[in-house]
Amino acid sequence: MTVDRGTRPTRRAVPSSRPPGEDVEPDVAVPDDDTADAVDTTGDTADAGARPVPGATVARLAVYLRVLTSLLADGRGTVSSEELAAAAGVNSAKLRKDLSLIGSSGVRGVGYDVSRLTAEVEATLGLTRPHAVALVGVGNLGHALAGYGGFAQRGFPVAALFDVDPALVGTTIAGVEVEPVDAIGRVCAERGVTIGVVATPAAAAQPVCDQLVAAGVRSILNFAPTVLAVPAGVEVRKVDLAVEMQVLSFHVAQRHGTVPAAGLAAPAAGRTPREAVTR
Amino acid sequence: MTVDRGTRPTRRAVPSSRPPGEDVEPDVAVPDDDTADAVDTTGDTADAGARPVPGATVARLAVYLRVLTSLLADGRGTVSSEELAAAAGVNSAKLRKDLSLIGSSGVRGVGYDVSRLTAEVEATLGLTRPHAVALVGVGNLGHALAGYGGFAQRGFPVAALFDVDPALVGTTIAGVEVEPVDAIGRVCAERGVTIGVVATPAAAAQPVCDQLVAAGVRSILNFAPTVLAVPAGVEVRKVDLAVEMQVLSFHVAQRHGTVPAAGLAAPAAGRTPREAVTR
DNA sequence: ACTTGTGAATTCGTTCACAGCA
DNA sequence: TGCTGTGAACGAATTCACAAGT
Repeated sequence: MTVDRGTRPTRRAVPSSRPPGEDVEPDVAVPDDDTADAVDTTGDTADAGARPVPGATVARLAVYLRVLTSLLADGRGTVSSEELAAAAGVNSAKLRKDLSLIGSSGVRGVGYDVSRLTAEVEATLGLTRPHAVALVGVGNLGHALAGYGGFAQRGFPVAALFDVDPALVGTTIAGVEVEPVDAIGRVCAERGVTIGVVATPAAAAQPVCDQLVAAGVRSILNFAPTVLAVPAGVEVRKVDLAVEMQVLSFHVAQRHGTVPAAGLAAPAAGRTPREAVTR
Repeated sequence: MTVDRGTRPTRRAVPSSRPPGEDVEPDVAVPDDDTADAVDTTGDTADAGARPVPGATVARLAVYLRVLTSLLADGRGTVSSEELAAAAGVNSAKLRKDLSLIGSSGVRGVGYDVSRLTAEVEATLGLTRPHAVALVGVGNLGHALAGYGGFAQRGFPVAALFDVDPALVGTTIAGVEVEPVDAIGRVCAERGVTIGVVATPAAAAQPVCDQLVAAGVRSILNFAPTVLAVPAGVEVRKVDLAVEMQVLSFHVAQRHGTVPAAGLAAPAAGRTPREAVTR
């Protein structure tokens, strides 16, 4: 994933002097680059015979896990790579290669044991224990994220909330009190926060990020429309709604004219379920 | 693989029998795979001499655009590939290659003309005209998205809102009335919606997607934790918070022990500005 | 007969490094 | 001299295709 570790954009090279307006919310934004750099699972850590897991694979493991969880709930005992791949929207060869990378082992002629594989994937993703999350910026989006219960349910308890707005500090969201951003260092250390979520306006993102890093946070999910500069060793994932929308815009532009505009002429006609894609 | 609709894991193969609770919100989730397939800008359409622009490049163009907009606001006349690249968090060679792909032309020894380049990127991304957006699912996240003003400001006016909940239908959010999902077909056609945003729970995502496609929508941004099956020609971008969090979890797990846990020992110490992507 | 695991081939994307032009 | 544009080298990720288990 190329999350460009070091390349710090001169920090203020681009004065975020965005035009005024209510730009007080992150562009929300979606992902950017997915591909993660191959992380070396090897060596030092007491892990068994793990090998470097490509970043792209890690992202897919999370998708497989979702499907596996559903299968497990259904009481399914085994799955073939073909079925699992279809449900996850990938090609089966890729899925098998991904699973072989995490040392997982299926049974030829049979498939994978659902519960065992689920456990293996969870272990690989480090989901065997919860990760305390700190969410900075309780504005429009941040509030929605904080209120989203699934967060905690999935092993990512929101342990702290921060915001600069004095009007918000002190209020409680989903049982967690909003604290001032200056408290990031102290609070994160106290509560053992390992993942930080930045949902502030662009201008505030870098300073907030710096504080999180100073507090020892090494993994950050950035919803602000900015490229965060972080020291090596800190992982940043970006979710940029503006980028996503613009990529879609590009595709709309590509087929301008290809589709009868009035979206009525032979639209989804027969439907070409592409891959099988379950669910 | 035209595995026709049939191969679909029984549609309900994975009964979203998720634990109860307020699972009425999408996993939010973040991006998944970025790389979009290289789109062929060539041929039929009256476009000039456009060439196939790699999907990865398209995503980055959106990032460049953000930086360019800032520079423009600052009154900057030109930028070098080096500076622009640094601000966008990429390597300059990549940036130049990206720009050369869209036929853009800088001036050797000088750099790129900011306003001209901005216009070129916008044109490539199809941002010269607004794209009406339909947002389905006005729950926690959906509501936040609908309320986010930047949407319209950036050329993506929210032209319609939908939800199944009778309690929400009829209400108005940011000036737009929420309508029942059954109205998707009619309303989207009427208002010329070209981009659909799915922010429903997983279980409702596929049916909603089907309706959007039937209404002629060819570009969808999916926030629901599901792989959507769509006919060829329809572009789906996924934003999956669960995946993002789990990828970060993986990285946290990677360095378990590498970092003194207590996040206090030599944390961000000196910050490693480091230009060359050390890696 | 069926399905995994994986080397080899292939495709895609990034980075290098330098020629070419202002 | 400075910086773009790009061929060529490189590296990563995907897909193929088949040997190997059960």
